[in-house]
Amino acid sequence: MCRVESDRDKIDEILYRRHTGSQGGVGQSNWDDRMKSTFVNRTGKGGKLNVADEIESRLKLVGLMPSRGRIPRSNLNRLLSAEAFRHRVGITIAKGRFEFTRKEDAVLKALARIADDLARRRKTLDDVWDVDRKLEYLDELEAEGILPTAADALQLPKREKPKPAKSDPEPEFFPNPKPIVVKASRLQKRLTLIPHHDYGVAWTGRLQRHKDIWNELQYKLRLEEHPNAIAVLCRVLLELSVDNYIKQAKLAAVVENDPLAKKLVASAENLHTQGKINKRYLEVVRKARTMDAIISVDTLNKYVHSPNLAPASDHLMALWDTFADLVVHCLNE
DNA sequence: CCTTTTCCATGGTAGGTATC
DNA sequence: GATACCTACCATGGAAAAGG
Repeated sequence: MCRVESDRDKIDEILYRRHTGSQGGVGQSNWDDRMKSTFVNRTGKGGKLNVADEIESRLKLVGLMPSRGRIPRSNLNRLLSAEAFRHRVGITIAKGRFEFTRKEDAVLKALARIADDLARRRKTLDDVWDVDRKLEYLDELEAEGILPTAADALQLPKREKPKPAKSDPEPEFFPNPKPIVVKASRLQKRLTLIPHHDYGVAWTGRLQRHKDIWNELQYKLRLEEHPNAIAVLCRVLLELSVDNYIKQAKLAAVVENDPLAKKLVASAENLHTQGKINKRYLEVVRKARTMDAIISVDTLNKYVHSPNLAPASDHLMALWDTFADLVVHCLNE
């Protein structure tokens, strides 16, 4: 069979039918799924949503497209490839749907600015290459007040479809800004120290080790099986995170060899002056530090060798829940 | 030629499905 | 119902291609 077509789109159409199956597989030739997905991606026939695409069409709708040039979609996609960054500009694509997590007009204004930066090549691939530079760019925008803030939080979305089947007690509103807790599945017992939420940590290259430890605590180590390992790792993660903050924020008041408790409080205080955590949480940190052996014991060494360490899993969970916010902030600095 | 954009291999998770 | 697979999907960053 031979057929000549000049139009690329037409060829793609034919290939699409021929290779991805049209009549229950009749006439399909063997492309493996990788080849298929490559093709499907190239032609854009995939059902998957493309963030840049979505953004472009929304900007078009409200007439906020950059006045000159086209948006380099791959760069926009690259910038917004992680939920952590999408949250910062006020969107999410969790559950395969594009949604705003902040007031729409504020988000669109921010997106318009980003689109314009990219379209005019003020920002290029170089500025969105890796996580560090993405952060830099977003921080820049934040400093200029471009990004939506807590003030743009969504009101309770009206639950127009009262699903009868589900008796979901907590309305899913978007709580205070940063870590949007996707869904607290309290149906299941918590098996690991860190719950399976998206905490919105932007993992940079320098945080590889932190990420490894975090992942072990979130996915690998079971509370009932490895309480000691978890306790020690938790302590390590706390310390590494705080050290990261001290280094990145260039805190002069403390040095790496100070006791963890001191470093914790210093970081919390600094975060408070930056307006990243509120006063109440600062107080919580201040109090908790003296109460818990894991933290108040000066060095990890002492802690590991302590004979009366017998961490209970609910104790560990409470500890994590107390410090999770702080850790996330410290990592995101 | 160098710079910018797009592609894609890799290493990983979530979530479904078959099996006991 | 619990467990062990299996598959689809995702983020990342280096490689390849396109643009100038």
